[in-house]
This record gives sequence, C-alpha cells and structure tokens, in this order.
Amino acid sequence: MDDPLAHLPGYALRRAANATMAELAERLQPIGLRVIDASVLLLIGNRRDITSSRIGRMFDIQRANMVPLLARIEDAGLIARVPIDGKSQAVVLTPAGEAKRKEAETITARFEDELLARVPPAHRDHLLPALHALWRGP
Amino acid sequence: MDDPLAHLPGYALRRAANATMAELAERLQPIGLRVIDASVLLLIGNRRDITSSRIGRMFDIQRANMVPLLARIEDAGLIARVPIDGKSQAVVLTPAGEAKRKEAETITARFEDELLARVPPAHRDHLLPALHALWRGP
DNA sequence: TATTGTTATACTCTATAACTATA
DNA sequence: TATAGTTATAGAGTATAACAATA
Repeated sequence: MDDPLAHLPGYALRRAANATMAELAERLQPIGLRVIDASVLLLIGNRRDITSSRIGRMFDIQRANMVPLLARIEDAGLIARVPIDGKSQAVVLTPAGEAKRKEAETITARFEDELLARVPPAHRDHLLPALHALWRGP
Repeated sequence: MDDPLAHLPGYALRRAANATMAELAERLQPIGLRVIDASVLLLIGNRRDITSSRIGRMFDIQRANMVPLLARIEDAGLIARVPIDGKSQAVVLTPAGEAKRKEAETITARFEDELLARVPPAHRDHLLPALHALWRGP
C-alpha cells in the first residue's frame, strides 16, 4: 500500500494497537465480552477490596464512565458489589464472573502468546520494555 | 500502581498507543489540528491524484466516515477537490493547507524523535520492526 | 476538605445500510 | 458489475460538570 507514514513510530504504534485490539475483540466476542470487560475481570481476579474508582484509576477511565461499564457487567451477572464502608463498595466476581474470568484468561493468554510469536525472534524480547518506556516512562 | 496486566504485550501496546496519541493530540492542538487531520495532510503532501476513498483505504477508515472528516478540513480551508473524472475527485492541499502541513510535519517529526529517545538504546532499533510485524504481518 | 458513586450531557470515532452516479 | 461519493443512523468510547453522601 506504500504508506509514507509507516516509518513513524507513533503512527506504527497506533496502527499496531488498533489491529491487535480489533483481533482480540473478535476472539472475546464468542464469550460475550468486550476487551475492556475482560480487562476488568482479569484485574479483579479474586480480590475483594477493589473499588470502581480504583479500577478507573488503573485503566485511566473516568469515574463517571465506570458506571455504565460496570452496570453492564453486573447486569450480565459477572460482578457484585460488597459494601466496604458507607461510601465505598468493593467490586467482586460472582461465581459466573469467576468462570468467565477463566475463559477470558485462556483466550487472552493464547492471544498474547501468538502476538509475541509474530514478532521476529531478534526483536521479540525488546517489545515489552520498549512499550513500557513509552507508556510508563523510563 | 502495581498493574497485574502490564506484562501482556497487547495491553502494553494499547496503553502505550493511547498515551502517545493523547500527547501528540496536545501538541497539535495549538495549530488547530487533530491527529487524524495531520495524518491526512502529511499523506496528501504534494500529490494531486489521491482520492477520499484511497485515503480511507490507507488509514482503514470507512468511505462514509471520510465525508465529515474531509469536510471539516475543507471548511478550514486546508484542502480542495479537483475532479479526476465524472465520479472521482482528487483531494489536494490549498496553499494554506501546505503551510499547515509544514507545521504539522515539524511537530510530528520532533514528537517521533522524542518518542524514540524515550526508548532505552538497547531496545530502540527493535521497536519499529516489532510494531510492523504486529501491524502489517511478517 | 477530599473522595465515592452517580446522573446528565456532549463530542469523537467507528460501523452498517442504502442511494445515486459513473467507470 | 464494481467503484466513488454521499446520507443517515446507531453503537462505542471519552470528557466535563454537577450533585449527595461519607471519609
């Protein structure tokens, strides 16, 4: 396609992220999860002290936008709320949520393995450190 | 923040892409461009034969979604349409568009340099090849 | 005073279907 | 028959402001 922007790392980064996320979305669709849903289930895991605000902070999602997100996952029966104190509530997995988390884990683990396998061996071990430098700083 | 998903390449890829694109958007805001606007101006360059459909194909944007995108850039006086035949029209830069393209080029070139500089030297030369393998295949 | 959870709202980005006109 | 350009629309994702209740 002769893309004159292909040599730009920021551009290639966005294209690679878009392509891989679209593929992961496809693989999660059969179990009824979006990418962000699977991320939330994996993040919660067996913790019983994680709040909506904290999930939002981890994923850089505004508190306000967590409301419909968690509501949808809750309506699917995958999470429940457990009061911590008068104003905070833990978000925890239901049994169905834990089962779904395991499915999501299988799919994403396989997907991440395949992603790495696509990177030529000479570059493979450099990908994650390079991405972390761009995302989280040095 | 102790992110249990940080070791996943796909997750790190998305986070790195989001962070860098947000930063580029900030840098382009002073000259009134979005990231996609700058990409379009850079892609057109001095070509006089590129169509809306072709830009869409290059960037994986649906034809239908190119309409409001180009309309906005056209309303800003940066591009014009030149008929190729009865059904196709070239999208070309106006003089103002060419001036804006130069500004965008300066900003993005500097930004891309800085991005690479953030990657530790040992990993730097591996980033682009690794991203290309994920995006465009082997 | 700061934080949690929430409502409401608006804007961007993306996906799909359908239509007209031309190659 | 395939492609270009367009309209309309719906679904996501994201950002901001505001509010009540609690720490």
